[in-house]
This record gives sequence, structure tokens and C-alpha cells, in this order.
Amino acid sequence: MNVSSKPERTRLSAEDWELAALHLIAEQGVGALAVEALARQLGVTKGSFYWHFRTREALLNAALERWEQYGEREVLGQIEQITDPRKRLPELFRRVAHELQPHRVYAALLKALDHPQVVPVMARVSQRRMEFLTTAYREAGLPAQEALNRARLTYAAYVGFLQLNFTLGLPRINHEEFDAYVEHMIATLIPA
Amino acid sequence: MNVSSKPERTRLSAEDWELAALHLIAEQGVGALAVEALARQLGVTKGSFYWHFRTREALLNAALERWEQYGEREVLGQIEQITDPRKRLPELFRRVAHELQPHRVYAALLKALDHPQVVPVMARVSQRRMEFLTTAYREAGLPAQEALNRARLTYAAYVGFLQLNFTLGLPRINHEEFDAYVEHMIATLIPA
DNA sequence: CAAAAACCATACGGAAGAGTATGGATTGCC
DNA sequence: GGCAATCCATACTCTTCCGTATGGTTTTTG
Repeated sequence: MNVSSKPERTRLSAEDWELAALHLIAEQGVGALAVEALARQLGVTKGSFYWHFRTREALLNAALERWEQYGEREVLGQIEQITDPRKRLPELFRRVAHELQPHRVYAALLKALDHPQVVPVMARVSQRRMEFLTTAYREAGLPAQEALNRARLTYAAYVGFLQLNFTLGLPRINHEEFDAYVEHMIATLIPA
Repeated sequence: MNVSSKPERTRLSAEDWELAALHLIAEQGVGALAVEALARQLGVTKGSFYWHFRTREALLNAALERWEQYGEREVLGQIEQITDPRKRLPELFRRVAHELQPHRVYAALLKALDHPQVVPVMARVSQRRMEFLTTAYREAGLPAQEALNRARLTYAAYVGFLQLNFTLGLPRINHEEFDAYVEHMIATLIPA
């Protein structure tokens, strides 16, 4: 339940705050990112925070940038190593489906698209992922326009799934049924 | 810009507050639902509000219930009159696509799934819509399990599309391109 | 080992927003 | 017209949370 249950008696760095912030965002959303709450959770007081960061916004921006760059090399980096265009999309679907944990922050950020700070980040990230999907569909044999629309459809399905499952707890789909769903997605969305 | 630019000098009812609340939710999200802000917008003060409602939560609940019941007879009611099962799904897709206005509240509520008050409402609404889609796919010829998964996929695509277009303003898709996207959805998701 | 830098606690000030108390204004009704 | 009921304004209190000021404590370093 408690992140810092063992009293890590080392002093904190800016990175510690950013990681804690991302953790909190993933669990309770951007709106819950309050400095005093974070401080309590880290076992210190505000005095510490305002040494490392000039303001609350600064923390948010730092955390968002950290998350964006992590996702850049991790999420997309792995997939790009699958060179066979025919295996690429199914592999992508299956991996994303079974590593939902890193997508928690993304789901939380999706719900914070009114905060002006997160909009540009999400715009960049979504844009890159869309382009990735589009070229993948092209390599799978779809003509340009089809590939773009299929990418839109796929990405929308991904985003919607995150919403309907993390945040809303719809009839909590179980594991094997979930696998069946993923295979169904592959069968309907990926051209044979 | 201003909703009540003409000083409607009639006194307010609870319904007025609920409608104004829904309007505000659609534009700025649930988080922006503050009673003093609403009061300013309606040209009155808090004193009025707390006569009609016991608390801020009460207003939210009333507004949500109003929205839920409106959607019940409007959104689903119309579609159920299309008796031909083969025409049903394409018609549904096209109508939903071209009447995005009533879906603004839904999109806003989707981003507020951390508020405990909206979760049950969204759970009910989503559940009903899912069931509607599932039976529609069954009537279109899909076996039970397939129909359920296809409904999940469709609904996720719908939800994701709302997110990516209303709130995030991705490369603002234009009108004819949007129509092409809808037809692409129909072609890929609805069995021939 | 002392001085400087890094890190943190305590105690403020101030803004925003929920909710209460109370009296005044307006409207429907007899 | 006058009396209730309804509706609203004003003026508070209380809480939460951001940010500042200031001084203390721990590390680092020359």
C-alpha cells in the first residue's frame, strides 16, 4: 500500500520527486498531484519540494518529459526491432495487450486533456504512434488511405480499451477471455 | 461566448441549474463544476444555489441522472426503430458519427472516471450500449462469442475516437476525410 | 575540520471554493 | 392588498492547497 514503507533515509533528488509524481498520476490522476500530498507520501515536507522545483507546474512538466522519453525508447524501440512486416502488427498487439502496466500513465493522461500542460505531450506521443501504425499497415499491404484509416481505428480501439478497463471497471474481463479478445482484434483489424 | 447574455430575468429552477451544469461539464469537464462559477454564469449568487440543492454533490448527481435518462430515450430509442437487422449497424455508425454534439458530455464524463459519483452512471450506460451492440452483431450473423468481442472492439473504437478528437485535437480531420473514415469503420467492423 | 553547498522543517500569507446564517425581495394565492 | 411560500443576496466561517520566508541540519569539499 505504501510506497516508501521502508524509511529510505537517504535524501531526495529531483528524480525521486518525478518518479513519485508519475506513480501518483498513474494511480489517482493528474488532478491528485498535490505537493503536500506527495511530500507526506515521501516522508518529508513541502520545504524539501520547493528546493528541488520552482513550482508545482515545473514538477508536472519534468515528470511528463521523463515519461515521454521513457516511452520513446522503451515502447516503440522494442517493436521496431521486429523486421518482418507480416509479424510486426500481431506482435505489437500481443505485447501491448500483455504489458498494460506502463500504459497506466497514458490512461491517466488521457483523462487530463484539459490541463494545458499535458496536451502537447499527448499530441506528440499520439502522433508518433499513429505514424508508426500507419506505416506498419502500409507494409502489411494496405494502400495509403486505407492504412491511415485503419491506423486511426486501431489506435482509437486501443485508447478506448484503456478507458473502459482501467478507469471504468466494466464486467472485469478475465484472462483467457481477454486473450480471445486480443486474437479477435488481430483477426479483424490486420489484413491477411 | 456567454450563455445567458440576455438577462433572462425569470427566477431559476433546479432544472436550470442542472442544464447549466451539464453545459459546463461538456465544455470544461466535471472538475470545473464549481457552484460559484455556475452562479456567476447564471447571473446569481451562491445563495440561490443552496436553496435548490443541498450540496454540490447533489447537483452533480441530479445532472448525471438527467443526462442518463435523456440518453436512454434519445440515443437508443431512435435506433431501435430501425427494424432491418442488416441496415441497423451501418445506420447506427453513421448517425453517431454525425451527431457528435450530444456525445460531448459522454466524452467529458469519460475523463472523470475517478470521481466516484460518475463511475456507476458510466458503468450502466456503457453496459447497456455494449449489450445493444452485441445483440446487433448477433442479428447480423456473428456467433455469440464473436459478437461480444466485436461489440467490445466497436465500443472501444467509439470511446477512443471521442478522446482523440474532442479533447485532444489531433491533426483536425476534415469533413470528407471523416466520412471516408466512417465508411472504413463500417467496412472493417460490420460483417458483409 | 571548517566553510560552503545541499537538503529539509516550521511557520507564515493568501487565494479559492464549499457550506451556513440571516434577512431582504419576489411571486403566487386567498 | 396582504400573507406565505419561494427565491436570492450578503456576509460570514472553514478547509485545502500553493507558494514564501527563514533558519536548522546534513554532506561535501578544499
